[in-house]
Amino acid sequence: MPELPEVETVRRGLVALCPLPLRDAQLTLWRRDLRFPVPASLPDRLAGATLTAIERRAKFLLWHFGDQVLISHLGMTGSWRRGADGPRRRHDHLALRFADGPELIYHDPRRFGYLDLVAREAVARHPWLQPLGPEPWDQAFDARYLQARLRGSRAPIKNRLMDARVVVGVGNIYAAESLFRAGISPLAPAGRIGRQRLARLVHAIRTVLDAAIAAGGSTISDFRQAGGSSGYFQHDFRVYGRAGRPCQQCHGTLRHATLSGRATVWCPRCQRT
DNA sequence: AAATGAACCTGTTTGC
DNA sequence: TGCAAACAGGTTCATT
Repeated sequence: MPELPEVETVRRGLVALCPLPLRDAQLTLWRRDLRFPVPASLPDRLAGATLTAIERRAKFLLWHFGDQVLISHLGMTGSWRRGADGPRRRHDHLALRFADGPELIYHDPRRFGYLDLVAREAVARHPWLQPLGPEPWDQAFDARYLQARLRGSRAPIKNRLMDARVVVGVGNIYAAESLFRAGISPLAPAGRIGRQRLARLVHAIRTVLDAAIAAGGSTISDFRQAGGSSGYFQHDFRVYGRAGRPCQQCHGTLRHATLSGRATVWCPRCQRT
């Protein structure tokens, strides 16, 4: 479900839903077998804590509880919703309650999501976060960095872009959309792309992600904002999900291929290797 | 060493 | 219509 704009949309929705700080947390764990086993000690360690902030790093939500941080990833189908709107549903895996505030429910049919609770100073070197590259808006993320990082790589640029060690937050949809806007073929060997074109790519990634966040993310099948409303960036897709249809720029036919098992769409005329 | 493909799961869509 | 296969926004692991 979520790439960076969707996670950021969820974060903003949660912050709007939660008048921080929220005191006296109580976590109920219904299922521990998510993508990775949820630590059984989690409810005990969190009991009574105060939620002071909800941040995002890459596609992770970082829930700050004093000197502890709950790290949560939504996987493909994870979502948070306000509880107290009926009984527990199929695929609800945990609930977060506070003394006076909303009850939050984590729901995840495919169970690709995962959670952990760590000391604040250990967050950055947590095995999930430690290998991550820069955020797309980091100063460190520029054409020079990309060129150095991709030097010698003959892998398709789309694959390298979706590698979180290179840059975080760019998944299958936004990789395709960014490459279209930068005029670069997803098949282009990563190490052969010149500085100028990489600069265009950096700009395109930021522009697309900014626009998607502003639109409240993309709603495909089941993604919803924390408040339950839909994002609408899906109406701005230029290539994703449009294989066989005409390119909006040149009216040629958009092509489809599978790259590392992921559906890939691009315009052979507008996007060059 | 880098890069591809399978695996983790379930629900929904597509195609015969 | 019915059923099975294919496919889905993410990430990790094993195998070339």
